[in-house]
Amino acid sequence: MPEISHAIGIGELARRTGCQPETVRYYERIELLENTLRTEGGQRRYDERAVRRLTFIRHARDFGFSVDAVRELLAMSDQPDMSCQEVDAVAKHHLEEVETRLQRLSALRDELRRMVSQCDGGKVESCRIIEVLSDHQLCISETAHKGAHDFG
Amino acid sequence: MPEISHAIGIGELARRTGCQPETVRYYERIELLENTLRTEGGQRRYDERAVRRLTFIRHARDFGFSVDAVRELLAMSDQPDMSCQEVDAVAKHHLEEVETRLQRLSALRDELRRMVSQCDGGKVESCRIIEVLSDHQLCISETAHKGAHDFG
DNA sequence: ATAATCCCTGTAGCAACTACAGGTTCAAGT
DNA sequence: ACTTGAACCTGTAGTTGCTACAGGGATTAT
Repeated sequence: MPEISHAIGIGELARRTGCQPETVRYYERIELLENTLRTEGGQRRYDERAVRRLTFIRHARDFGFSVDAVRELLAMSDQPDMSCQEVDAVAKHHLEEVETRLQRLSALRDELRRMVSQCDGGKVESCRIIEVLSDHQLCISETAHKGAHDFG
Repeated sequence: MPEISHAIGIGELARRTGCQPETVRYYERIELLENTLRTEGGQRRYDERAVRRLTFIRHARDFGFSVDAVRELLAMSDQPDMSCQEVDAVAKHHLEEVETRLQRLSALRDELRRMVSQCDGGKVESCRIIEVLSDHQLCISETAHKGAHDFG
C-alpha cells in the first residue's frame, strides 16, 4: 500500500508522456524535473502535476527547443503574472534558427539533386557524384551546403 | 631537413582543407584516413594525395553524408573501373533523407510561426506559446513536429 | 512463498567532433 | 651551437540528448 494516493510510478509517467523511464531519470539528473517523492523502498512516485510538467517538456522538445530553452520556458511558465515577452523572444529565436536551417537544407537538397541527376550510370571514373565531391568548384554555390550537417 | 620532399605538416593540411588538426587526427583514429608517414620525431607528414583525400571527405561531410557513407564513397572512388550504381544509390538515399527532414522541418516552422503569431504580448498566464506547449491538442497536426529534433 | 514485473544506481555508448593538459619536436634566428 | 617559439604529440574528457546495459532491490499478484 503506497503512502501517497493518486501516485504513479515512473513507468506509467513515461507511458503517459510518451517517453521512457530512463529519460525521466535523465531529466531529474540534469534538474529539468525536480526530485520527487519516494516510497520507503526508494522508488519514485509522481502526481498529476508531474505529468503536466513532463508533457510540457516533451512537447517543447518535440518542437525542437533545446533543453536549456525548455528550462527557461518552464521557469517562465511558473510565473503566470510575468509579461510573456521573454517567452515570445525564446520562441522567435528558435523560429529564426529553424528558418535558417531550412534555407541551408534546401540549398543542400538542390545541390544533391543536381549531383544525382548528372550521374549517367557509367563507371566510377567518370561519375559526376564523385567528381563533385572531389572538387568544390563544381558546386553552384560554394557556401550553399557548408555546415549543412550541423542541423541537430 | 625533412626526409620527404613536398611533405606538409598536419597544420597546413588542415588549413588547406578547411578543418582543424584535431579533426585530421580524429579521422586517422577512426580509420577514415590511413596512417601517414612520420618524421623521426614522430610528427605526421602529408603529400598532395592526402590533401585530395581529405578535401573529398570534408566536402562529402559538408553535403551531410555520414562518416560511414563517406567511408563507402571513398572505397568506391578508389575503384575507377567499377560501375557507379552504388555511388548513385548512396547519394539518392541521402537525398531522400534530406527531403524527409525538409518536410518535417517545414511543418515545424509552420507550427512555430502560428504559435508565435498568436502571442499577444500579454501575461504568461494567457500566453498562447505556453498554452500550445502545454497542450498537444492546440497543434494543427499532432504529428507535424514529432521527432523534429532528430535532424542531426 | 514465490514468481513476475517493475524499479534502482551507476556506468558506458552513440555522432562527430572539440578542447584541453602536459610534454616533445621542428625550423629559424643569432 | 644554442635558443626561442610555434607547431606538434598522446591521451583523456567534454559536447547534446538521450539510450542501453549490468547487477541488484522493491512491489504486486497468485
